[in-house]
Amino acid sequence: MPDPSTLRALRRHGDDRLFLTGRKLREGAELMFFAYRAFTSDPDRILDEKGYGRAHHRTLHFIGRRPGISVAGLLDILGITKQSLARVLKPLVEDGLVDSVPGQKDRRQRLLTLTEEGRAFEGALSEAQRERLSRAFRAAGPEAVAGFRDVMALMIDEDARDDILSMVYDAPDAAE
Amino acid sequence: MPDPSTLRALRRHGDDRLFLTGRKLREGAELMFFAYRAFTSDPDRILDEKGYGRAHHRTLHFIGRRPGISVAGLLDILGITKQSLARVLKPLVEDGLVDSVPGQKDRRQRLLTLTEEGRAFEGALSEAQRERLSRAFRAAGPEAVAGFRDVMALMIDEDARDDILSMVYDAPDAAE
DNA sequence: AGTTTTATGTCAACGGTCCTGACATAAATC
DNA sequence: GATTTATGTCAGGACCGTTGACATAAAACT
Repeated sequence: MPDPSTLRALRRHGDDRLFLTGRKLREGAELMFFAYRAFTSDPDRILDEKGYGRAHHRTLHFIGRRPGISVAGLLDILGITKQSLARVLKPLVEDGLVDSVPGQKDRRQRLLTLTEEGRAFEGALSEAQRERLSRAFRAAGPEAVAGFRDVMALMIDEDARDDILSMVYDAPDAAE
Repeated sequence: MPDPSTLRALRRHGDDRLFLTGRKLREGAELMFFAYRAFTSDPDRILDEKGYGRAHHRTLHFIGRRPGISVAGLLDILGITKQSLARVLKPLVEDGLVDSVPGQKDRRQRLLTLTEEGRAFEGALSEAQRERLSRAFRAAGPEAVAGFRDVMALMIDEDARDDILSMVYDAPDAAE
């Protein structure tokens, strides 16, 4: 533990150990804002051309991640109402990007998968985002990425964290 | 450099050195989504009660950060059209949260500052967010926070990065 | 002095994304 | 047979962004 005079010196020089000041927190909040805006800007452009929005991207993404997911499962992940999802999902099915088939065990369910075309479009959307993330990760280095991952995970509500993280990390991982 | 068999072992065990795989990038993208959703959830609740939205929060935040900022300056930071800003800014001025005074040098400009009430409200909004950030930072530790900061900064478009970062880091910092 | 540019405000119309409330259907379950 | 569950859909509304067009006042230019 640094003694008081060391602390004062650190404060003057902005040492890493002082990372919980109001100032650092404000900087963190602003970085969240600007980074997220940049992060969503690439796919937004592609989506615009096709007349879709961010919600379509998220829907395609999580169906791609969990092929055969039910509508209820998707609602859980997205955290929206079924009416909101319907307006997004219906065009995707009609446009042939998503397949919706009744479940075999429970025929009330509609199990969702991407069509070939859906996979291709989702791939194009994610491509831009992965590009950006990849550039940032490469430039920052592995340790920074580990830190990024930790902070992001800890930002999630503690109640929901385990569920979300197990979903994020324990994936079918078909693309590798 | 690890030899091929070590690489295989690392892949199996998810070592830090492999941080640019498609899988890690997908995980990063999903963390961005879930963390940002959590990040905005707290102020959203407070704003709802007052009949405001996220846009009002951002507006109050950046006026608070740059007292005396012009409308054009604010538009630059927010990246929206003046019509969009007007719909947000007008109620804030009418409700007495923001002061709008003509510039002395250039009387066409409207220079914006938070009123006492505006500062209080903005403080309450940021409080929840700072709380969340603070918890995450404390639990993650200083090195993780440094990594988080690096990755977030590198996510921003290279053209805009310097401008944005100088705005984020070089602040009046009145609150300390 | 007169023209042009700049900073701002405002009206109208529209699109995307979310919401709540209400109702309908089919299938599973009790 | 009654109830619960999974899903779909209609109606209406809120917020937040857009574009286009026009207006005003002040600054800057020729």
